[in-house]
Amino acid sequence: MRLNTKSRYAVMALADMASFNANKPISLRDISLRQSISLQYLEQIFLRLKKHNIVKSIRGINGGYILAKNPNKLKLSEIFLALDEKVKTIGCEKESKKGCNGRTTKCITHNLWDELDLHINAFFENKKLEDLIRN
Amino acid sequence: MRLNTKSRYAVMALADMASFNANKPISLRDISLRQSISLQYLEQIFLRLKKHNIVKSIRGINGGYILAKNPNKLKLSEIFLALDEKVKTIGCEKESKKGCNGRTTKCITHNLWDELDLHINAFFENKKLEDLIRN
DNA sequence: GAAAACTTGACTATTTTAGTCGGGTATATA
DNA sequence: TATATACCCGACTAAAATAGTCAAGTTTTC
Repeated sequence: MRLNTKSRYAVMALADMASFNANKPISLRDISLRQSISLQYLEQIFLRLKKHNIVKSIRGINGGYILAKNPNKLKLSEIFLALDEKVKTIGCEKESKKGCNGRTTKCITHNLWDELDLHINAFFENKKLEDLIRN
Repeated sequence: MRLNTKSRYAVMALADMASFNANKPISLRDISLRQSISLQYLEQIFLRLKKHNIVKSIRGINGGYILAKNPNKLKLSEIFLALDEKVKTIGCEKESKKGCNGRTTKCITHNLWDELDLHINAFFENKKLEDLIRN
């Protein structure tokens, strides 16, 4: 069970931004240097974060990104959703009523994976970005 | 975040065995047919289950596997442990006090992944094999 | 007008996964 | 005691996913 780096880096970058709580845009270049993440990879990640209204961009010189909402309002589940991170139980269509592993009935363990999914989502649903920077 | 098939199939196969509660060995061939899992892949999986004392094997004709303990005693966490399934946050050494992503300090999100790991383990720790077959 | 910074699509090397292959060994039954 | 059935085990491999890089923009401020 592995977490992809896109999600991980997204959370790192946003936590980095939140811990500065600057009132000016933060450039990806700065985040890249501080968090040792490739600039171009960050670009990919922030594109998605922007599409999901997690950050706003300001172009041009002195531009950068700002958080679209207060860190105490931003749930980690929103970040993971933006990066398409979800629990994948290969062969089981999530939440389907039947048809796993190419058969016509639901497999024995089907409900288990649905429950696991809910369990993990609950974890991220209850975590706010702010929780990460208070320590 | 994806679950590997080895773990998934292991749980399916064991649930299959438990739901029969036969008092004779169950051959992998039967499980293979019922659950549509390749026999040779099942062999790999059961080798590990046996090493971790989750099943016992009986060789020869009419042989097969039996559960080493009662399904109401067998925690799913044991199964996942046997197949080496764990939450991998690439770049963060689990439970290390420092040194993520090639730097010398712990990364901002480090504690988060440790917590997630605990959260998921708790889920499997509280589930018994028997819970899957009661429905 | 030049530099900083965001925007976007396409591509690729590496790693991991999900198996298969092929050759064993043990044992119950005919 | 032959043989079929079933477990045992290491090595290999095709396919998929991941983790990025590359290249070529566009926008905006100074």
